Amino acid sequence: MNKTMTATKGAFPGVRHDHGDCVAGALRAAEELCAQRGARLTKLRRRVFELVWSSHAPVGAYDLLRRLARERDGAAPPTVYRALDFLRGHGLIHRIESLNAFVGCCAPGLAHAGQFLICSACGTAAEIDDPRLDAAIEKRAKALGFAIQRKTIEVEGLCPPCQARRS
Amino acid sequence: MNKTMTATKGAFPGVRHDHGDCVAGALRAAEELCAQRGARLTKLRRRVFELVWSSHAPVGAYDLLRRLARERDGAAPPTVYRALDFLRGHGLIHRIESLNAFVGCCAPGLAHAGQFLICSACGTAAEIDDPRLDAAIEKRAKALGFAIQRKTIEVEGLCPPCQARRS
DNA sequence: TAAGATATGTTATATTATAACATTCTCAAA
DNA sequence: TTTGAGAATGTTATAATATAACATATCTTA
Ligand SMILES: [Zn+2]
Ligand SMILES: [Zn+2]
Ligand SMILES: [Zn+2]
Ligand SMILES: [Zn+2]
Repeated sequence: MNKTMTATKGAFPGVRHDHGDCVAGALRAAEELCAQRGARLTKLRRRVFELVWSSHAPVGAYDLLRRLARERDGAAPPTVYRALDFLRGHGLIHRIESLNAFVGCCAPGLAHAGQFLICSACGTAAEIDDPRLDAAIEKRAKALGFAIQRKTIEVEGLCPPCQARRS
Repeated sequence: MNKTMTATKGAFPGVRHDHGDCVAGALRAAEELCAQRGARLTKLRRRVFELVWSSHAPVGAYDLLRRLARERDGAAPPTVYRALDFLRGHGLIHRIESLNAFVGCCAPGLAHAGQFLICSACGTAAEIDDPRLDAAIEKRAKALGFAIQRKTIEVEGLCPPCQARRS
């Protein structure tokens, strides 16, 4: 475990964690994964990935676009959506359906259905992978003869720091 | 239990179920609920509710609008969105985040966080309310000190009839 | 190097949702 | 029964999110 705790699956990243480590780690993992698969993590895609990882709060496509447009002219919606599609296709980021926004995956490469706890105050999303939760879904689906293709689990609420801040 | 089985929470409505019964039951329940609460289920709201209930597949706001506009002129986006907001506020319908669409609630009045199995082939959504699933989420949230406000559980896949149809 | 495949640029448009203000309707108090 | 306040709806405009379609550039590999 790192001295300066970086974001881990199943926990809220500490307020003062070293986010540079998060980004660096995510980039390393993404590069490795793409190399293994012969997928091209181009400059543009890498940059979009970095922008998505700029915090642990999901980011909207047009936010990404605005930031991208500052550094690269001719950036238009397809520019960012295509990069997002690539990243999503390789499981490097997740889409948060209830927010129309995107967030970096904390465990790329591992098969998992993103499960998220999302703070409605600070926006931070914690990716979890609760086997009980998953098992409950699988079991119920099986009982009804339903063949699962994709799971969307998004729980909105208040993270511990934000609860403290309100009381 | 009805002779002609109507849609029940926790199951896929049969292909040949009497959907008129579903709609009639839903309308009765909505009327009762609104009466209890002193909420006004106006003509417009009731009509939007009926249109949402026109099938068990979630319907987009603009689909509703197109249909509404046939019968009522001057129907514009706010017309339908306001009705949807009202219905949602009273728990009479749910929004399916992963589809940007709306579906009737099978158990209005009862506290529950809509959990859905949604068929990617025919569109049918089955509302379930699995206590284990709910418990798993609550437990994990508690362990992380997360205060839940809203849960979004949407599982996409193939319903039994659609699986049969493909094989 | 040339050809094909992949990625990006560019323009236009589709889809979903809300803001802001005007008008009409409802219901109860005067 | 009036009338006035609040609620609901009408109306116009625009914001926010996403994709289609085609042109150009870049990469890969034979
Ligand atoms: Zn971090
Ligand atoms: Zn927070
Ligand atoms: Zn039905
Ligand atoms: Zn189906």
